[in-house]
Amino acid sequence: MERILIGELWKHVGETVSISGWVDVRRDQGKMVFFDFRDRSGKVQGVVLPASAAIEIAKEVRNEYAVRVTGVVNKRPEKNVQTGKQNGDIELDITAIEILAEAAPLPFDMSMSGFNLDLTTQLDHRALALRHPRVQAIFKVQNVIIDSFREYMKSQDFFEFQAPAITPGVAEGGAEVFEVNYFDKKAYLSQSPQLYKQIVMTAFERVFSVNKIFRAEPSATTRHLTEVVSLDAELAFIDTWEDVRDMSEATVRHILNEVGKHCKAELELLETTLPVMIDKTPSLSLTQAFEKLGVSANKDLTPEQERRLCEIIKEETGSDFVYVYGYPTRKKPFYVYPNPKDPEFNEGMDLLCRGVEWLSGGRRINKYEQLMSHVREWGMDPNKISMFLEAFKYGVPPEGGFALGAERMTMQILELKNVREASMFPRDMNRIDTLLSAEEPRNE
RNA sequence: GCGGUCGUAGCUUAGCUGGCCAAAAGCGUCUCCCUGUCACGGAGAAGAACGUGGGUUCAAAUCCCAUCGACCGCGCCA
Repeated sequence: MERILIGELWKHVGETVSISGWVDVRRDQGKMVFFDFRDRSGKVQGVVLPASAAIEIAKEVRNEYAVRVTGVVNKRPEKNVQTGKQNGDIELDITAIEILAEAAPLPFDMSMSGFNLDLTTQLDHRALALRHPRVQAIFKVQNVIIDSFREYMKSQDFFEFQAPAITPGVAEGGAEVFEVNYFDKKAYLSQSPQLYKQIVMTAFERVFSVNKIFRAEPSATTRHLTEVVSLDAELAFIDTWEDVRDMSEATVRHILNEVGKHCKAELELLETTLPVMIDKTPSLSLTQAFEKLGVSANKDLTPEQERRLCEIIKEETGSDFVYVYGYPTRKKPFYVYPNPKDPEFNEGMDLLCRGVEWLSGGRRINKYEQLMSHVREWGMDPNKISMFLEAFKYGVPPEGGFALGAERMTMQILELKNVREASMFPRDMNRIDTLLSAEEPRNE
């Protein structure tokens, strides 16, 4: 008999059907046994009555067994209807259960309310934890975030490209990188597609990429990973840095709208609401930000100040978001565009929300000569980034771009306490899945 | 990396101003009972050298030191 998805069962009331899935919960009443079955489309209750041919096997089946179940889809009697629950008005009157695979006793409670684990326990048993609706909800939202970023970029005529993960050097300096053995040379895992995306932009005008980046920062915080998905964009023919900001704002707005549209159930399950993005997100220069905070100016906001600034902006404007722009030129990478009126400060920007940086970007230097002088001032060797520099020799218009961290955005949208929750297989200073360290078989 | 907190059954935790702890509870597991449950319910059982090593003491889960690990904060961070 053809498999029917649990989510489609309501269309088959009165029919004998076959479903396949996992045993979500077993409730043994003695003479009769109730089950909740789960597949990718949802859950449904099944009942094995005393007279059913399946009663013997029903006694053996345990939670998380993979099973194929045959039965009649029945309307539930009025008094047994569970309102507000998927398939709460129907149940499967089971005639046969086939065990497809048994499950060992579970290492932790998988029930909705009992799922209260140390993150460490959850990550050590990632395969099982991924079956839990709360965990699945996180990654469904992350899917929508990444999809909608891509969608919006394409709708704005951005061209997607693949940035390399193995890079020959550390053009930007600053962040720590992972070194890899590259035949007889040293190479590094990419900490950013930045230089590549600017190169590609010089040819395609508007480009974006969705790719992994790697950082060897010894950062043990709730918001740092060593391997993250970076959502990157770069666009040419801008007039001012505000054009970059507006594009990034529209992108984030689209992502939030899509999450709101497609993830209602997930947001409800995770007991969170989307941050508010008002018609025009407030922008403050770093100097103004320090004034608003009533503290003396510094090179950057501390995490505490970021949180406070977000609170103040929320109170004043209702916006959960705030742009901060105009950082000290020398504290940022060489390619960031200095404000022509005040070259001590640049036209780089960060978007903060709920106390954490979501996005950073800004206008870049597009004139070759200016880039060259920055490269020298920053103490870099022009020969080592000549491929990048050459791209700016041949008529590159004013341009800029931005980048978002997918995990951090997922964490912040869902108000998760730790970014590791927003990464399926998080990498941090200590965790690298040593439980999966056997040599992998070769793919053909 | 620095600072703080923590490490007790498969999971989540209580105990931690030393003796009443050869360690307790809830969930899970196993056995038995239960015809309408939906986190089913009821009765019982098994399950822990209290992270590891050393020390203090008549006596250590409890105090001290070291070590490993975790969590949080800071720093660092396109």
